[in-house]
Amino acid sequence: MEELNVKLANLIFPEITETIEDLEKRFPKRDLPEGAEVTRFAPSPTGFLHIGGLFGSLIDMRVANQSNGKFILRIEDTDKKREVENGITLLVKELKAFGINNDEGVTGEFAEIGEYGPYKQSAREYIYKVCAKELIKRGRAYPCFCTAEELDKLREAQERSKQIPGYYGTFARCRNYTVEEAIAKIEAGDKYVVRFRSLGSHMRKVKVQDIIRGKIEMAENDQDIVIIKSDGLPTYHFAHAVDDHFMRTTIAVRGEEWIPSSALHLDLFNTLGFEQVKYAHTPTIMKNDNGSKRKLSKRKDPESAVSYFIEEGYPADSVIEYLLTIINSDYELWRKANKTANWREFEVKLNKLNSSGALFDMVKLTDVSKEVISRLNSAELLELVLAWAKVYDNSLYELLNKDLAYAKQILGIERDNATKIRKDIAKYKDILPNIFYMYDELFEKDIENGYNFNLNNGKLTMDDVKEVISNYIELHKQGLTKENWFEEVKKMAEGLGYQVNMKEYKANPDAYKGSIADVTGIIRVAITNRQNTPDIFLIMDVLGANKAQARLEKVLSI
RNA sequence: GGCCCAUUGGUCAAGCGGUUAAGACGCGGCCCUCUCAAGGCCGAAUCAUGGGUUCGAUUCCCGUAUGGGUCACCA
Repeated sequence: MEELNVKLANLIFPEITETIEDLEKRFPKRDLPEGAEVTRFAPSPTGFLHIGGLFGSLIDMRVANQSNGKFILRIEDTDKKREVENGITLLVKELKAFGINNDEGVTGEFAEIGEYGPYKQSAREYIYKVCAKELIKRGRAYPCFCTAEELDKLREAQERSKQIPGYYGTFARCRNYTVEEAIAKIEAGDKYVVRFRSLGSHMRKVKVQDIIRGKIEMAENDQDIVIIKSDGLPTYHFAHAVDDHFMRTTIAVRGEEWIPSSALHLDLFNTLGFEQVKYAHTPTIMKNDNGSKRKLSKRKDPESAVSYFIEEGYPADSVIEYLLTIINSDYELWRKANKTANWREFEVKLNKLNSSGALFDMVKLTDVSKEVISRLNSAELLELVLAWAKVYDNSLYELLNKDLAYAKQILGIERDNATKIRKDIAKYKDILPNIFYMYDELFEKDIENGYNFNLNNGKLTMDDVKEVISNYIELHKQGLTKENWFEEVKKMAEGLGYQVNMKEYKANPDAYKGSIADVTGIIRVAITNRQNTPDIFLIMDVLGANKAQARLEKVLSI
């Protein structure tokens, strides 16, 4: 180590006394079982969780959990310009809402757990500086005094002359200052950043091993990138190498947009003497925009923020399970074979990930969500709906709260103890339009604009409707049961000239006044003002015989 | 523009040198059925393209096209 380099390092980082060696001792290799993976999700605290972030963190968590490893949440807050107030709180809350729980790292705005912290990069300034200082001592980093304007000019000139843009080789003006010159400039008060001194050449190739994609070959890094910015904080690249080494990460799962810079990261790891982390570059979730694929954007696509799904009322598990179908397509097969299992029991296989970007498919999400909700019993569903409505639909919240036992009964129709469970609800927002008629005040409001009786294309008249209703009222008064209800209604219908066998009716519709479907349809509309509902007997049963009768009689009075 | 990644039905995709090219969503039809939802059955629909390598390519190699990404004191 040249004495002058040491002098320069001490001038730049006088407060730093530790060495990389000291850090190695402070953050020792983890004592984990064979095959255990340490992963990390490392978002910026922009106060918003992107669907891609949820996708990545889900993979992180599963890979760590499955292998009895550790899943870390690290906050990359080195860009003070982008920071948002309460960003971390929001992020942690959203992850939690989706069941993404980290074993280690940040757990709140000012809280964290684990031995490898701090886990907020802004609090790790000291650690980066230890590493940067050592690089300077070794002559592998140097202060750069170029201004933003000078760098802009350089890049423009390079582009004009069709050369590779960037700060490298002969373009790297400041790398050629002697140490004395650099020291003199610093002492004179010149502003500077710290740059890495690369010894690479883009004429040589280097191979990056990727768990999802295999070997990726690219040009070796030769860029003298900035490692410590003028504000003293590290750039992403430097922080990545330092953090993932000292947090003892084993697999860095990150978006494919990082592939081009991984040659640089290799260079950094090698120069710092760190063992290279394994990479898994995940595909980007895309959206079909008028026939062309593009990345989900924060500005244009509300669904790019996971909060959208929460607001819309999709169960968190629906979004997770949908994402799982993209992560490993055999998830659907597994789900079919394990109907009641929790998604956490599914093993995510990194090497089974598809490497091309998937289009986010709302329709598919809807289907997955219907399945997820169909697995819930009325108590579970009610609890989830209430939690959602409390925040996003206060009138629904109050409505359900008027009588929770009743609400539970309503949600239990064709759900609890049912042989065939309804699959018509994909999100909590779908619930109210499906149950409003169970509440008198909403039903009354709905019939203000008239009943929706289906008169079978004019075959029936309102007199026929009333005839059916008045006859049915007599039946209703007898207090029918689930078992004999339909039989009795059929008998009644037959007596009124309706065909109770649908096949025969369809074969010869003109021979009859109408069909049994017309009769039950009339009852259905009288009770719910909807032509399509779940089992009408169950609805009346939950509604109560008296209320049902009142609604039937109401039709007679119009 | 340089570099990198990708390309199997409308969508998600299995496949990993020889298959009638799985499965799911969606779509259409039929069945079941008091409506709807569900369920059951059936169906239409795919290997971007041109060269190689090979007895044989969806699969391996090269080119082309298309899409995406990346080239900051942002991550």
